[in-house]
This record gives sequence, structure tokens and C-alpha cells, in this order.
Amino acid sequence: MANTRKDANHLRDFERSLPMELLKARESAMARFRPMLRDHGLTEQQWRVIRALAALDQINASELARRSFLLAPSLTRILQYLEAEKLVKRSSDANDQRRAVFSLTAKGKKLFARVAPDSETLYIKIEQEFGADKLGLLYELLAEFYQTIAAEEETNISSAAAR
Amino acid sequence: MANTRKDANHLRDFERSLPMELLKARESAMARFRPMLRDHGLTEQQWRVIRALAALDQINASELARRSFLLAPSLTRILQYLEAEKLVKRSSDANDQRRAVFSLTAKGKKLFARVAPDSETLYIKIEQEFGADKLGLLYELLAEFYQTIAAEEETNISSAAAR
DNA sequence: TGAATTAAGTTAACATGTTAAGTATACTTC
DNA sequence: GAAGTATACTTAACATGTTAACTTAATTCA
Repeated sequence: MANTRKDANHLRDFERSLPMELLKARESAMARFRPMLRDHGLTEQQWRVIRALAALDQINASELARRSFLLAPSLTRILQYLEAEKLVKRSSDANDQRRAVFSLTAKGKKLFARVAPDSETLYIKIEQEFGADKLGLLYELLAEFYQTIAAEEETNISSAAAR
Repeated sequence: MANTRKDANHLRDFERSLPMELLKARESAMARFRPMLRDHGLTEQQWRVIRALAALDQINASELARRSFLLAPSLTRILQYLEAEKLVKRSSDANDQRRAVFSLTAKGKKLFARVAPDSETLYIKIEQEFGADKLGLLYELLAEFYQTIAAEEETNISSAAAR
């Protein structure tokens, strides 16, 4: 009896790992997007950068990192690749020589125009299967979670720095 | 006017990227767990493997991959490292020479016993900040999403294979 | 103004993610 | 029972994740 209870608890503890549940949900979606992106010769992260530039052109690396949710070293490598493929163009900020400013080339814009509809199609399929209402609720909860937990983290950092 | 609408749409399209929202939520949680794990000399993935073995000892690599949600090549490398650190012991399945069976060493169990309480403390803090009720709802939605989307994907694969 | 500090990127080093190919063992089927 | 197929990993190759260190340019402030 004691053994049974103990094992069940371990199992439940393990099951309730939030980061892993978030990862599983994410993976189930990415399993659909990844093959499509691959057909276009892109990784998920490269596509995030291209999307961010398509939404707002001429932004610097820091802002691009924030919007594509990539760490600076990853972004550096990805931008080097995208530049080599002539999908992205780098220029420099006249007011701040430390900053690099990026934009899509014509080739990059064309690629975005080809991939975006495929992405949208897959997204709509997911929305239909899961339900638009539940999906909306999920978005809300995720945003709220992120704001609560990341913001509290900020607070912790700030208070630590203030000591 | 047309330009304004178009830009707004781009922005909204970009914002509603579900995989990225899931990633952001996950990252906000991992930002808390990672430093703690680091203090114990573990990566997130190594900890997932140790947790899985603590919950159910003597399991083979395939089952371990499923439970720790790692791809086989990653798991191979992680197990090689954990073996070298003498945290995990490998044995072979007498009934199937292809299979490897893994278990925690005494050292591995001690490490688990040290890390688990720290993990639990952080988890409880998150639960308190976000709210147990909302967290429960988030779990439910994530599980439902995963089952719907990953299961449908299975169906697609099966029907494709059946052709 | 010149030294100290901060900010923006980049590079380095190692771990993991992802796909494809390889190896050894088990199974199936003719 | 030998050939063909499937299973269970492992290795390889390249991309990204993560932390720390480094470089250069801007800023602060004594």
C-alpha cells in the first residue's frame, strides 16, 4: 500500500512538470510546421527572424532578438546565414556605430510571401481542430502566465541588483 | 489607410504565433528553474532523465525517451554523460540484446533527493503567483491541445502510410 | 576631459535539437 | 532457415540553446 501510494505520487509529480507540458504542446504544433518550413529550406528560428523583419523592417539586432525571441548568440549566427543567402541585408546605424540594422532583401520578401500562406493554412487547421474558443483561452492564459512569471522574475532581479 | 491596416494585420499575425507564445511561457518558467539546476551541476534535460528514472527505475532507452520527452540522439548523449558521472548505470536486457536498461546509481539517487525539494519550492512559488486554479486550467488546456494536435498528426501519418 | 562604466554585438565552448545514415539484433515470411 | 524487414539504439553533421568572455562604441561622472 505504501509503495503504491509512493509510486503514484512520483508519477503525479513527474506529470505535473509545467515546462515539459508546455514543451509537449509546442512540439505537437511544431511537428506540423517544421516539415513545411523545411520544404522552403528554412528552420523554425530562421522563419521567426524573417517574420519579424516582414512585420517591421529596418530594426536593430537587439529589437530583432526581442521580437523573434532568440538569444543574441543564436541571432548572430542566424543573421550571418541569412545574409550569406542574401535574404537579409545589414546596414549600420549612423547615430550609433555599435548598432546593426537589418531588413529583408527582395529575395527575402519573396520567400516570406511564399511561406506565409502555407503557415497560415496550417495555423487555421490547428484552430479548427482544437477550437477557436479554446485556442483563444489558451492564448490568454499563456500571456497572463508569461506576464506574471517573467515580470516577477524581473522584480527579483531588480531587487537583487538594488541590494 | 490601407497601409495602416496591412501593418496592423502583420503585427497581429506575428503576435498570434502559438509556438512562440508556448515558448515564451515555457522560458519564463525555465528562467527560474535553470539557475537552480545549474547550482546542482545539471542541465534541464539531464534533470528530466534523472526525474524519469527516479519515478520508474530500470527502464529501457525508448521508454526513457518517451517519458523525458527527448529525441533518441539527445538521450544517447545525455546517458553517456550521466554514465560517465556515475549517476546512471546501464545494463542489458537478457531477452533482447538490442535494448539497454537504465537505473539511477546511489549517487544518482542522492542527487535527485537534493534537487527535488528545490524544484518543488520553485514550482510552489509559481503556483502561488499565477494561481492554482488558473494553473490547473492551463494544464488541462495544454493536455487537450497536445492530445488533439499530436493525435491528429498520428492519424495523418497513419493514413499516409496506409496509402 | 579622461577614466570608469555601460551597452551592443560577436566569438567561444559545450550541450541539446533535428534529420539522415549506420549497426546490430529480433522478427517475418516464403 | 535464409532473405527481407522491422526494431532499438548509435553516430554523424549541422543548427540552435546557454553561459561566459571579448571587442568596440557610447555614456557617465569625477
